[in-house]
Amino acid sequence: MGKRKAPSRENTPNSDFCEFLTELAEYEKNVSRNIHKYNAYRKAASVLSSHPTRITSGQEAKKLNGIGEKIAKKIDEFLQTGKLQKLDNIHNDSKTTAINLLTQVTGIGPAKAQTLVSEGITSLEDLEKHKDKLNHHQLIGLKYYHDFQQKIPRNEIKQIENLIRGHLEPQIHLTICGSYRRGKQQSGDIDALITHPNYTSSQPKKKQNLLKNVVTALQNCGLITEIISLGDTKFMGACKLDKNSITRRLDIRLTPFDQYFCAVLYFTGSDMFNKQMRAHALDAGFTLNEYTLRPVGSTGVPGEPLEIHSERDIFDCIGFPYKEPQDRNQ
DNA sequence: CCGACGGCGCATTAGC
DNA sequence: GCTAATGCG
DNA sequence: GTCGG
Repeated sequence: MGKRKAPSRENTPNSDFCEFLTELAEYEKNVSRNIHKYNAYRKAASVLSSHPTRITSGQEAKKLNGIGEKIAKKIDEFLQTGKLQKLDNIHNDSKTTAINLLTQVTGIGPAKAQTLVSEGITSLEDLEKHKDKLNHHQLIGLKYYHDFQQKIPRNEIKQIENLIRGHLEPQIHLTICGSYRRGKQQSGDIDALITHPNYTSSQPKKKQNLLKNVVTALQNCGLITEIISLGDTKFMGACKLDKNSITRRLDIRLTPFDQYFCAVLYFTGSDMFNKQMRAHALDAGFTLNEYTLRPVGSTGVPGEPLEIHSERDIFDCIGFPYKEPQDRNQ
C-alpha cells in the first residue's frame, strides 16, 4: 500500500495560516463580491498548505509565490497576537455572517444573499418562511441543505456509478471524474461524464435527446430525484442511492466522442494539476483545454485539434510523464 | 502604474 | 415576442 | 491581493 500524502489542511505546519486565509477568501467572494481577491487568498493558502516547514515571519512568507505585502503583514499580526483584527470584526458583524450562511445554500450566490439579507432574511428559518423569494435551484438547495453539507463516501459513489452504468445503452461510455477518480475516500458531489460514438463535434445533431433519455431512465429507476437544470449537454440535479441514503448532488455532462478524453482529463483535475499540465502543454507548443489539444504555431494561432484516443495520448503528445488519477491531487 | 486574474451551460431577468 | 446580460456553479 | 508587463 502506498502512502498518499495529500497535504490535508490539518497536518501541515502552516495550517493555522491557511485557515484564516481561507476565511478571508470566503469573505471577499461572498461579501465584497470580489472573485479575484478570493482567488488571491486561496492561492496564498494553497502555497502555504504545501510548504513543508513552519513559516516564522511575514518576511519569510513573502518569498512564496502568491504572498505579498498585505498577507505578509497579516501573518506577522497573527504570529504576534494569535488572531486577526480584521477577522474578529468580520465574525462580530451579523450582516456578514448571514451572507456567509445563505451562500452555503446551492443556488444562492453572493448577489442573492445580499438582497435577502437587505430584506431581513438571515437564516434558514427565514428562508423557509419566504420560499416565494427563491427560484427552483435555490428551493432544492434549501430542501437538502443538510444533505448537501455531507461528504459522499467513496463506496457510495461506486454503487451509484454501477447503478448508472446498468441503465445505459452499451454504446454509451461513462466516467465519474472529480476527486472520486483521483481516489479520494470521500467527495463533495458526483461529476459524471458520458459520451456516445455517434455524437461528435462535427456531427453535433447526433446528440438528439441522448442526455435527456439518460436522465429520464435514471429518474424511472429512482436514482435521480431532483432536476436543478437540464439542457442538451449538461444535467445538474440530485440523486439518492436507496431509501436509507442521503440525497446527493449529481452532475452529468454529455461530450462529443472526439473530445471525451480532454474532458475526462479536465474534469478529473485537480485544478492545480490542470494548471501545471496546461503550462507544460504551452511550453511544448500546444494549447490544451477541456475540449481539445491543438498545436500552436509561431503566429500564436492554434491549429486543428489532434486526434485523441485515450487520456494517455494527451500526456504523450505534449511529452508530459503520465500520472495516474490518484497522483494528480496536486 | 495598471490591467489580468477561465470560460461556459443553463435559468432567469433586464432591456427593447 | 426577441436577444443580451447576469447569476450561479 | 498579487503578479507582471
